[in-house]
Amino acid sequence: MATNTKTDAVAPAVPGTASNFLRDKIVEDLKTKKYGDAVIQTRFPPEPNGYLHIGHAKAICLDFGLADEFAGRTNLRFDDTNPEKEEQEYVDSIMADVRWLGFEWDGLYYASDYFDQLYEWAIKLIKDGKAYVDDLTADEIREYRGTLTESGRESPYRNRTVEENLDLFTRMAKGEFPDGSRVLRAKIDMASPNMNMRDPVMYRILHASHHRTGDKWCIYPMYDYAHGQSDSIERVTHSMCTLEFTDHQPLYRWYIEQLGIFPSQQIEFDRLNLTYTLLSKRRLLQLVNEGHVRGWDDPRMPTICGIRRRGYTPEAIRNFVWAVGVSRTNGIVDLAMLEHFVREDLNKRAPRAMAVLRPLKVVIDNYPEGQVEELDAINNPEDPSAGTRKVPFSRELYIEQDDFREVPPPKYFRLSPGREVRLRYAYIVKCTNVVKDEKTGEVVEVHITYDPETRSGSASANRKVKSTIHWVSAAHAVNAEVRLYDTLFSKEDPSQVEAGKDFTSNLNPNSLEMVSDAKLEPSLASAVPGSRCQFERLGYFCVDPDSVAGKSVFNRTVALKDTWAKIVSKAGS
RNA sequence: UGGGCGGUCGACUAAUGGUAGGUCAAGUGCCUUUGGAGCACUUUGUCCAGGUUCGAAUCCUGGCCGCCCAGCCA
Repeated sequence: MATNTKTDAVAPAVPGTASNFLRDKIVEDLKTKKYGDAVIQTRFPPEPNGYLHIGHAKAICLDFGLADEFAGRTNLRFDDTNPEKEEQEYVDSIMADVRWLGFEWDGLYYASDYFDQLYEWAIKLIKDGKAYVDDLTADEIREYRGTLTESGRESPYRNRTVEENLDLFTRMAKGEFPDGSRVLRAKIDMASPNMNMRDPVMYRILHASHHRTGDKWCIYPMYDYAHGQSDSIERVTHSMCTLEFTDHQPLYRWYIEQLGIFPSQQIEFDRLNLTYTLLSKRRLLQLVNEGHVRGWDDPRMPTICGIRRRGYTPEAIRNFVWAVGVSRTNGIVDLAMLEHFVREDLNKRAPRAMAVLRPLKVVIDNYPEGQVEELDAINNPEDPSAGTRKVPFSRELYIEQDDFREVPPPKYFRLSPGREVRLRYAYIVKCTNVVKDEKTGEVVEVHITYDPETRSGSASANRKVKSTIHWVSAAHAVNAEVRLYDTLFSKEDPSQVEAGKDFTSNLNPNSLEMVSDAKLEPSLASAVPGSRCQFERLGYFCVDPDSVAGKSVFNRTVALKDTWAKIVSKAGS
């Protein structure tokens, strides 16, 4: 099948043209030559302690997309200042995900590349009397910090001499002191209403091996002490981050000003939130660890790898991000918006095929036994260049159980006794009678007759019928497993929980439905993992890597819009 | 309740003192050999109260509501 799908091609990012405040800011800075003739420089700064998710995709599109738009540059910089949580595995997956999304970085850096420079700058701040070694314990520091409404108190170690601070700090770096025994703090203002300015910790002692610097260091810089300077070293002009860092901006600037280095500027934007979705590393990790999902790349996960396995395309994600836009308000985007953009993309390029998820046997009583016709089917009505294929048709078929009702409800146009429908790409057929299970009364076989004059494409095929249904020839059908997904959570905002419960109580028990014996048209037999197609009338599907020779596994990426389902739910309500 | 940041259709987002527009969702109709796709049309909005102004979503004042901050996490 989908070997002709233009999958995962690295297409250029096409940012939306709608105005947004980040673009406006860049335009203004360019106009006023805030950075002279320097090009726009951005960076995407993930911490390598987890997998990227759709929220990061927004940041990636903004960081790379906006720089691209202004012929600027974007670095990928791993914010690896905490050796206890960071691993190479995450570094590799992050690089793969960024590339899959369609972006390529100009420079690849690590905050740890700057540990030497950061250390020298710490020495300078000490010499300038702007940093000191504090012997208070973590608990004491917290106590001295004060609260949101009361100012803090100065540490008794705050006024050590430069010489003593220098001695202590260099010995901290040499490993003379145990973890947690001392920290280096910036000397700013313990009475600041901004907690971040109450003598923030710059360095802590951590006798831990770092994924890149090994055992060279036993002191590690804090995020605030590392981030702005890293930006500055890379001459980042627009350092975009999410809203929760707004309060850190004064500190970001303070370090840069005290050091007199390149004045990178931080600009905050709102995080992406999605209905029925949780986007926090901690909770995602919990879902994986507690086995609520099968792993980081479970197709129900909002991780980039999960979404990829689900069958989403990078183009769909990028289009979604630009459509959602960016601002400084905390909102929650309707999942339907994301689904719209996958459908839009896949509709244009996913080849069509016929597949029956819940088979119901159909016998065409007046069709010659043993006869097989190879019918022409269109691969993609939206794309004539996708061509056609042959689909075998014979006396015994499978149709979808849903496509037959012994007693049709109002507005039901599919097959039922005495009614006519068209079999897609084949004939108009009429239901003559049904065979039921003696015990259960369930319809197990449907008998129909066909009108040989109505073969698709023939001159006399124009008779109108109320509906067209899909089918698969029983003798030629390929068996497959199909996994149908619903939202992972059943609450629009999964973080809203009853007292005493946690977010896992909002898990949707029906988020995964396994269909083990779906019947596919034979052209689907050789589908390779990752390839996508539309099962006509059902939705977009992609081949899962769990597939083995002879038994394909398909994931439903997203269902087609379903007008009938709407009619049913309206009638029911 | 100290500080910071916000509040525009159901959702997201434009309008930068001068016609409140777009996308998604919802609805109606057209079309259709996918109840898909497409097309057309429609409904719904400036948090509240004052003020400035010829004119306010936009500026001012005062409220109300929401989010973030007290890691040696990022």
